[in-house]
Amino acid sequence: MAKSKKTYHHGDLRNTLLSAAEALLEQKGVGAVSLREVAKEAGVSHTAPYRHFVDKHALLAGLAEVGYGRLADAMDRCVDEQPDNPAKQLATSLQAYVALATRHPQMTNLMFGGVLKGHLCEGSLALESERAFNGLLRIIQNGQEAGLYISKDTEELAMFVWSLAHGFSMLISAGQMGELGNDEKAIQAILSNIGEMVITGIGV
Amino acid sequence: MAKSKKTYHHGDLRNTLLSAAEALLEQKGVGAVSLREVAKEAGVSHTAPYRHFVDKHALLAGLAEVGYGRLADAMDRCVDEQPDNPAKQLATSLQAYVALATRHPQMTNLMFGGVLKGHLCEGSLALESERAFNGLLRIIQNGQEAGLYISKDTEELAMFVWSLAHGFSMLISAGQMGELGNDEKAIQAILSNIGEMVITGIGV
DNA sequence: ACCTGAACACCGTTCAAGT
DNA sequence: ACCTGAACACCGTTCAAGT
Repeated sequence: MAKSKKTYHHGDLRNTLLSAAEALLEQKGVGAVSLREVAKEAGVSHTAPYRHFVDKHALLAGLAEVGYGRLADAMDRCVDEQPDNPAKQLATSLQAYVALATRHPQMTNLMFGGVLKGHLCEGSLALESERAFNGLLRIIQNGQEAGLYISKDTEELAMFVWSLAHGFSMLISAGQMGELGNDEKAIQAILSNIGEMVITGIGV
Repeated sequence: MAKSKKTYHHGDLRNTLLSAAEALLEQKGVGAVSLREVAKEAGVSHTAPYRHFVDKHALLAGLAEVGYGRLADAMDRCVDEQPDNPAKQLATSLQAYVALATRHPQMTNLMFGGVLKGHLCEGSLALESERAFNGLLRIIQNGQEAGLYISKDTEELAMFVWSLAHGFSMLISAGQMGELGNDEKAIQAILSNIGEMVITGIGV
């Protein structure tokens, strides 16, 4: 019953493929993730992946699922580390969201770039994606219960905050902000101001 | 000097290619836009496009440029139609941004999905992209001059609003909001609430 | 100048065949 | 059950050649 590493049957091919795919993704972007290259990297024939993923999109969806899992975990950590400070939970969750996006632009692009479209609302990918949103939802809820935020529909507040974090992250990771994209210090500064504006608004 | 339509030299091939590419984009997404298919649709050999675009990315960049132009025009229109009402300018620009994104999700995906990355900060694409941002910047500035918004750095306010509009649009057009993506009425309602929160914030 | 056709190295996917 | 190799229809890109 020992896990032999060199049997004809690979045994852990699925995870090996996902790791190889992530390496390719990080280094060269979604466009460079080809089933054939991933298989080669995993030391296996180019048709072997079809035993674990119905097609290329399924591989990418599996990869995105890992990314969503990390995002969800990051959200949960913001709650766990400051269980009695909802304001801090919100601030750190914004930072965490943007940090993941700027540090892993290729993964972010895969998760939100529209490559998956159809696969987003089905299966385990949808579950992880929802878990990430629920993390943020809980943070908003905590703040509302502490009397920090207006008592409008919690989901709408969450969508407001999520849109903001998401838009900012995407614009940076897509290179839309120009030179700013590489200056992590500047990003932190702007993000902190944005964090204020979320609470106070831009009205006078 | 009359524009003969059936010469050996096509004459307006560049625009014909762009139109064909946009049709393909709208119908089947970025993934389906292949140089060969576009050429076939334009009734020309599969290497002819190389006379007008150095490679496939250049074609996509040209297409995105059209999209950014429309976004910029939409922003300008918001100012022109309500020259003395900055609050209305902001509200309508948000609506325009989201409307373009929900009605042309494939084009939006091309513009912001990260396919272009490197090409974003170079040439005429950068110009059109900047023109769109400047439109929003002017709207914020108008509001500040009318004493409607806090007098912080205008660019930071614009980035705040842009991130919000962008994030909301992207989440919807990427199918991240679940069933909500197809319900234009519901989107309008949420957007109007978001428009309020931009001004007042979510703080109590 | 502008367009073509053959050629090359890559894809994703299918399928009969091997262990 | 799991993996392979040949085969097919597609790519993007290059290049000598045609008008």
